[in-house]
Amino acid sequence: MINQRYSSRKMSNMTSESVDVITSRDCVTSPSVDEVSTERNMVGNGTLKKGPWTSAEDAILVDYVNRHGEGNWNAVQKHSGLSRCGKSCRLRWANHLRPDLRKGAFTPEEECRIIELHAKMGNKWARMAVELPGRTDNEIKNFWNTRTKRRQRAGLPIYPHDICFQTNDNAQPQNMVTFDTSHAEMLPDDTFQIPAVEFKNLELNQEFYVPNILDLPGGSLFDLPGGSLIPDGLGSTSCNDSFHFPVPKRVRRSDSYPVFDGDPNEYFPAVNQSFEISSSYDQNLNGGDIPSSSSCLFSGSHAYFNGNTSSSEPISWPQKMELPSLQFSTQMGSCNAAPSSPLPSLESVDTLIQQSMLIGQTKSDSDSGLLDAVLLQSQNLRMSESNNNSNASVVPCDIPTDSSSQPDDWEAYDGDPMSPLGNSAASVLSEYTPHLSGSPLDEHQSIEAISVKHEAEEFGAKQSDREDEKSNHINCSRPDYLLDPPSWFGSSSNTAAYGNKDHCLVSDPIHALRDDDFCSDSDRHISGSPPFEGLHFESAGKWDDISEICRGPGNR
DNA sequence: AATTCTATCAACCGCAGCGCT
DNA sequence: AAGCGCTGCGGTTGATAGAAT
Repeated sequence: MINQRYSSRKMSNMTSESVDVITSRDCVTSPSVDEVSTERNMVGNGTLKKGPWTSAEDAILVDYVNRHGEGNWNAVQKHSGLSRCGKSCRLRWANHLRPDLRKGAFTPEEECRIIELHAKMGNKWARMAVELPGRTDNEIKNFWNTRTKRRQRAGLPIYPHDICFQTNDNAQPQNMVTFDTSHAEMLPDDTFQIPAVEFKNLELNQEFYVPNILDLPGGSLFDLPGGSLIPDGLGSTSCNDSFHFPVPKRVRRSDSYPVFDGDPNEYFPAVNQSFEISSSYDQNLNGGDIPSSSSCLFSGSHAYFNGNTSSSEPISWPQKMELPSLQFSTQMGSCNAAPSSPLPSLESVDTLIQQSMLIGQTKSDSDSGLLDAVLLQSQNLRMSESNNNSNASVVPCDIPTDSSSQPDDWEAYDGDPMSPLGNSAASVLSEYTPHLSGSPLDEHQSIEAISVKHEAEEFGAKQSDREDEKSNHINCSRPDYLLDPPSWFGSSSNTAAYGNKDHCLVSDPIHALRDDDFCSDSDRHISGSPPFEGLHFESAGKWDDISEICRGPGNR
């Protein structure tokens, strides 16, 4: 059915192009729609055309590329007579005229693959396109955005629970990225946990995404001192003492990652000086005991610290220390986000998350409303989680057993906002603005859409049971409070709610993501975990509403 | 039948990285 | 080292078709 829709759309495009051809200057004497459009789309001095391409233009471009090959796109305009800028030519060729393009709707396998890749890479469309031969980054991006919007409307999480977390016990997955403990002295505290995650059922063909070293997403790989971050799947687990950091924002195929050999304090002194990397990436590669250390297994061959979904910023520590311009009031009721959107940009939130994930912030640093938003999200999740924890199927990761951790340390960020496979949860956060009361699901015909509909129906049935949870929301107008570990964890006794002495639950947002929306119902609920029940805000999904919920009756 | 809503697609824009001079 | 141009990437927007009301 999606194929039908797609085909229909393609037909419309063809029709449009046909009209373009028919009404082109060569064919008609009177001004055509195309001509009018062309005139309107002339840029600046009138030499460059914008807007939809005509078949004639396509033919010119194809002919040019066939003669001269790809590249040197600016020369196309110069030599072929096309009134198109080089960028436009490149885009047209890459997205529509390339002979190796695979036309048609995404297959279920491809859809699953995209979900998997997104969980691993974030919004690295180009990287994802490499993994999906014949597909363009634009296609993938459009698919994902549509999917995201659809699920947002349905009040469902982005990722299926198939993307789940795994205990970092002895059964370390082959493609887990690990940190060794040989340089623990460089990271004195043990407060940063990153959940071990892996796909369990997403490998449609039993393939793990085991990228080569160049296949790591830019800005996402964070190699820690002394620890080899070369995925096991690459056959190297040696601790080479190299410090890979940061990776370039955009990695071209021929790029290699810079290697930093030396003291990380030299590399990002501001971080250590100002924020205290209170993270210990102590990693027992073999799953042994790690007293008072967090064990960090990174998923999917990648160690994502920012695993950015939308931020295109490279991990530049000094830059990341700065809060994004987008800010919320402490009430979260107002924000200075893009005026067109009631939500903060994902990038901005991502930036915050990256900062938050990477930096042990002091309370004084916590006044950002953005941070509040993220923390609130996690807090809400935790609250809801605690209400359901008796049945919660959790996949623990090692956490520090020392309950006397510094109050500002990374325990406060147990609510890891990262996506299942490292992708920042900012986009996830944006997902949870459900409009449960309205907007019937669209009859999008993809398996994905069907799944969404099914889930939404199930989800809707649960809503009435959750109204009382509203009162549990903390006062989000107090950023400091949000960062206060006791409140963040609820209380020390809440450890039981989230994990036992030796383990903690994976971060709630991530846990939340285990709610399945995967492409195949047969794959669903494999982990036995209950559907996520805490993440969705009961009221309409706007920030003001969230703020309202947060204030709650007892928190004003 | 008209209007509104939603999904989809195509294209543009700004930014950043890279190589060359 | 700096400037410049080219290229690629990711975010965003506008147009359109189909579905829903």
